[in-house]
Amino acid sequence: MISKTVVNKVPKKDKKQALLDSALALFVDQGFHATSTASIAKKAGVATGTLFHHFASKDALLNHLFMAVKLEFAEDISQGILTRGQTGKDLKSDAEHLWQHAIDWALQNPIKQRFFLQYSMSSEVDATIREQAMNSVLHFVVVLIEKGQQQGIIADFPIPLMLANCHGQYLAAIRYFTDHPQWGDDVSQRQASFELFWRSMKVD
Amino acid sequence: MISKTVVNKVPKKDKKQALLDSALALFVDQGFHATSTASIAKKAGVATGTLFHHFASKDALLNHLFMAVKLEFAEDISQGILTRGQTGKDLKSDAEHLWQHAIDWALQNPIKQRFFLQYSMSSEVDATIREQAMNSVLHFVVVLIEKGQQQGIIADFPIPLMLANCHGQYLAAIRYFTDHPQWGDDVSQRQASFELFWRSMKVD
Amino acid sequence: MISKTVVNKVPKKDKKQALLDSALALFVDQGFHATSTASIAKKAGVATGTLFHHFASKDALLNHLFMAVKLEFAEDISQGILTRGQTGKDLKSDAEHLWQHAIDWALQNPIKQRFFLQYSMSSEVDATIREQAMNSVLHFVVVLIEKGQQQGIIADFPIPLMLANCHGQYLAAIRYFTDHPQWGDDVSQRQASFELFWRSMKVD
Amino acid sequence: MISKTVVNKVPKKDKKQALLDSALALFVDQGFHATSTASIAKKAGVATGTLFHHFASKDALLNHLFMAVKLEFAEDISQGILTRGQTGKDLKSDAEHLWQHAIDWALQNPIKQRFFLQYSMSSEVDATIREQAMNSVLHFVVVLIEKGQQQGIIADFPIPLMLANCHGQYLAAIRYFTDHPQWGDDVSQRQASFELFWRSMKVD
DNA sequence: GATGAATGAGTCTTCATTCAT
DNA sequence: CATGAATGAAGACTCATTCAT
Repeated sequence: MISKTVVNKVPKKDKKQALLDSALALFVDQGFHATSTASIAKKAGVATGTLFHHFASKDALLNHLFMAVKLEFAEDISQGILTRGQTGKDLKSDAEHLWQHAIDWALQNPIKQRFFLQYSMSSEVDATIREQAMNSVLHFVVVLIEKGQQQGIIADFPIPLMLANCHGQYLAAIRYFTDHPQWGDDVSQRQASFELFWRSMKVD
Repeated sequence: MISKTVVNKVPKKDKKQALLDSALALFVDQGFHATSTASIAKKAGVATGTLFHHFASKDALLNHLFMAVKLEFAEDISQGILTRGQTGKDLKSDAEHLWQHAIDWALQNPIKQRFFLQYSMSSEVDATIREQAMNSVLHFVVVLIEKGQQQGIIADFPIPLMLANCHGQYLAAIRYFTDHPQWGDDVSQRQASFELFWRSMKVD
Repeated sequence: MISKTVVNKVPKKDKKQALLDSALALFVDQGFHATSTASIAKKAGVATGTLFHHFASKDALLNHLFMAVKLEFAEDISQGILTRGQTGKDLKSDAEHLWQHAIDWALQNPIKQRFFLQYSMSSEVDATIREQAMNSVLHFVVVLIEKGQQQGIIADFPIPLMLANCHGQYLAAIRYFTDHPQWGDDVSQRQASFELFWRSMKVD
Repeated sequence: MISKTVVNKVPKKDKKQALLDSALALFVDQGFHATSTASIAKKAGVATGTLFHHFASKDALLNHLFMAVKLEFAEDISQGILTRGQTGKDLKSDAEHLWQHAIDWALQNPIKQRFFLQYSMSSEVDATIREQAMNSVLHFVVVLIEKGQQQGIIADFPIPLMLANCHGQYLAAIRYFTDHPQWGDDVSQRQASFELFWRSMKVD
């Protein structure tokens, strides 16, 4: 009786998290529409109704998932920035750290990375959610660009345009490295990918 | 009775084209899965069964459409290249023409442009079709890059990486200009978008 | 091949009618909500999808059914009026014919009668449909009351009130006779039911 | 800790009554099947499980509610009879009092009145409960009719038939007055509704 | 008594596809 | 070639009810 409480105790939030995990895997694997709510529940080891107890709808689940993954990414990146020493001294080196860290994250979280690729521009995710998530993530880049422009290191193009361009180059890079996994560890290729990015931003 | 045949006669291929047109509009507007074959047929003014006379399945229709739009784009771009005078003299000016022409096409074909954005990376289109279409379009760019590298004008990074990067920047640009239509006619912004692209490619 | 056409020929509208028939029986037997669309289709011998090919929704099916039954009733009653000889001479006898005919119809169409009882006031049927149907049926009664009031035979109360009262008495009568089937053929009871009705309407 | 018990103490039966109140409002508003037990609990401010502590099932709740409302009505009517002076002297005046009082009750308790209209004949309420409730209420009427027949004032038709007829007329009247609220205070209409009823019952 | 997370059978409805005409 | 009624498997979502706390 005493131990029963201990033994059967299931960590709270476990089911909700299990649902999110299953959904992530299945959405990436089969796409949103091809994944049934029943299959998500089954993979998570819960009843179909449980999904709808935690999320109002299949769409709500996707939106929630999207936000969660984006935040996780943002947190990881911001940790990386903080743990470095006196940042701001050498902007290019800061930028490179950011870039490589972001790509590392993608390579180390291949499912989440594919999730980004598939849903970052998909209309299946709510436009507002997408924008919100995007801003939270791209904030680092805005800060970096503004600082660089003040220092005369980064070209003086409109920030929104540069931001869009950064995002596009980042998506292209992670797609490239996941399509060709063997090159993800190739220092020269990794270096090249950053160079392409940096050249477009820096002043001549 | 006699005239009826004449009057009602619909030019051949009209129905097939009507189906493609309707499908394009609806797929862009509502997404692939949210668009029923019935609604496509209705918008095209034909019976539901007719769609399956012309296309083996809904998927086949999407693939066909994808290929058709990509080819149309490729053709338009290649026309643009041919109609220019002695190309090859000034590589940067060639590249700029290509870039601006490609963006113009997107701005002048907004539905098709959105179609690109939504389906270029979607798993709903067959991977082989996608790749095939991609190559046909990007071929111009390969040619350009190779020539530039030989001339020592374009940086000597691996071509597949540069290609992926180009594609990413292009998608970012057309998304930017369609999200902010008022800037599509702004020469300085258009110029800036090319500059970003060109800097990343050229040697320092 | 020749006979095939004849043999396999299924009368058009058969499936739609079969669905209506099945729905009538099941709705009366189990109630609207307790009847699944699947069971209706099954009883009608068609696929589940077929129901939705003919009716936009389960609700639409109920509304359609309600209207159809009401019209059938109205038509039967109006036939009864027309086939009688010089009507209008003796108003009381006209009224009695109408009353007994209406009760006969209910006794001879027990399922449809129960359908009336259950759905005439149910909120499951669209309010507009209900009113529309009601008016078409009660029109005879309005005509009768107005004529009677002009002749000084029928009491001069507000017509809508009298109409509501008639309807209430009719529903009570058919419920009474179907709850006690053995009295439906009892002339004195049938006579009594009319007398109750007529006394309330006539002038003293 | 001590005061907590006192402060939070909710008067017993409060929750049960709250559930009945919420159920009444929702059943009338949305119908029985369209009302979820969860919504009843929510409106009552209790947990979903609590409903099932007080009522064995959703059906049991409806039956309980039906009986309670009917009894409340019966009690109110019987109070009205008792508080009048020497009843029985003038039967018609007694009947009119009964009739007007019953209609007043309906007008003053619109939700309960709608509840009657919707569930008095609905198969969702247990047939036995319905009959039981009906008898308890109509008992006054039986007494009245029998007395009237003995006195030769009321027509000598079978009592069950007259009862059913009374009920039908009553339902019609309250529906009429709630559909047209402005006439509920119109003395002549109220008088007319009684006259219709009384004429059908009295001897010529 | 009270709670509310969990259940899973059951519901309506959609839709790509077929085929007799 | 064209039609559109028919199909039936599959899907998202609901909800009365249970039970561990």
